[in-house]
Amino acid sequence: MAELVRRGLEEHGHAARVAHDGLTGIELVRSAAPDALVLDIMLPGLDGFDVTKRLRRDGCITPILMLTGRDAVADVVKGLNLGADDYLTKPFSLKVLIARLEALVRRASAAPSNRLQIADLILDLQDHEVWRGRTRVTLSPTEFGILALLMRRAGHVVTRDALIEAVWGNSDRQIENNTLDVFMKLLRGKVDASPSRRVIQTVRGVGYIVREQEG
Amino acid sequence: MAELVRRGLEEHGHAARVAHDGLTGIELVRSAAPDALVLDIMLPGLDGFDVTKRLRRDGCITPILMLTGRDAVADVVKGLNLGADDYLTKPFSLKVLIARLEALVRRASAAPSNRLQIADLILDLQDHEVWRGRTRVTLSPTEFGILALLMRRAGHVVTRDALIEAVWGNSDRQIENNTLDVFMKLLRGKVDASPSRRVIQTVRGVGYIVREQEG
DNA sequence: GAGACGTTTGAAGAGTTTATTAAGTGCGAA
DNA sequence: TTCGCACTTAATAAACTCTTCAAACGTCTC
Repeated sequence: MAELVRRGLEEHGHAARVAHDGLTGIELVRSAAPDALVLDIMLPGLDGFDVTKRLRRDGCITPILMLTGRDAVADVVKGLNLGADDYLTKPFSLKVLIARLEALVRRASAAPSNRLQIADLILDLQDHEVWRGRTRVTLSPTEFGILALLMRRAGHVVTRDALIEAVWGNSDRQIENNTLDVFMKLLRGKVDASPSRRVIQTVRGVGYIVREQEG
Repeated sequence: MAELVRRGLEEHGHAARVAHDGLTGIELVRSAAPDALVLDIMLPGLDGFDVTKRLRRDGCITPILMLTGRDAVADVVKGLNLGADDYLTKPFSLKVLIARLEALVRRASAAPSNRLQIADLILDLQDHEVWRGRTRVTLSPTEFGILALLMRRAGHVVTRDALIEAVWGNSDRQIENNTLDVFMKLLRGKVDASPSRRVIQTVRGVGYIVREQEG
């Protein structure tokens, strides 16, 4: 079945890769960064729901088209709720599958959004939207600016001066004292609330850094 | 370039007409009533943005595919915000262009009267009609224009500037201050009256966004 | 352990942006 | 002309954001 789909896609000029269980699938998505994902619900190990859940939780936004058994309305609803984008019930025509996939990709690319992602923290520069996992976080303009800068330089320390310069630079405001500190606190409260998977770290005497927590 | 596209389309069995500047383009759209429109941003006289703006403001709902220079993310967003339906960055393959165009046309004709829907809010671009659930909502032209733009970009923030530019044209009048705010209030009063399932949301410091309420 | 230094914290007031209300303008239909 | 509608403007209210202060906390050095 997977083979069939793969061949069909390639005949239509799309590159396709196949994984035969959930975990390998997730790894493949991460390594190959495909434009879209066809996901059967019935899989050994992690099933299609689990895969969707994990990918979405980790901030993956690749469009997902689910394949479900016939008449499995409940499955469809569950899948879509977990973050899948479309579904097809078996048996399906290859033509329809491809059309749907192309529509998904088109839809995704027609909405260009400039995203930064660290761990499960996602920042959308276009829409000024921030997600931590699957929950949306509301930031004020300044908070957003700070986080955007930190995430742009993810993995590197951003000095306090650089932050202040970037966020308050153009305005002729006078000497900022601990205003930045206060904003860092606000930011952390909203973005890094849970003690686990903390992403914003202090580098004493220098500045701040955003990075995935190490084990 | 235009010649190339025209020839490509005709080889694929589509009729195509070419205009070499904005004004002629608008007239051609009006007289020829095409199924879709390929619009380069760089044009003498009125540019692609202006053309999109005018057509949309005059109620034209012909699908528009924009051609932008590469890396012009800002342009793409602006174009989509003004009412374009899809875009392609140069250079592009003719095959892709045609596929996208056909998809646009298919989508447009699939919805017999061109309508946008978010939750139970339905906006009919053709008939200038708006429904909230089973009750019809009457909007003034300006209110309709604002809502149409917001719904076309559902799920994405539309900046105040984009709204003002799209609705009131490119600043032939100075200083639109809180007029937009007033219209947002009117719109909300008519469209988002019930506190539940509110659809128009404020993004402070940026603009407004239409989206389904999340749990 | 005491002190210095830099960071974190909580709270409060000033400052901005957005929402709301109300009044005024201009146009077209009755 | 008079009315009603669509739009604009102005002024005020409400909501939210930013800044500041002051004190607590940690960490490092002596």
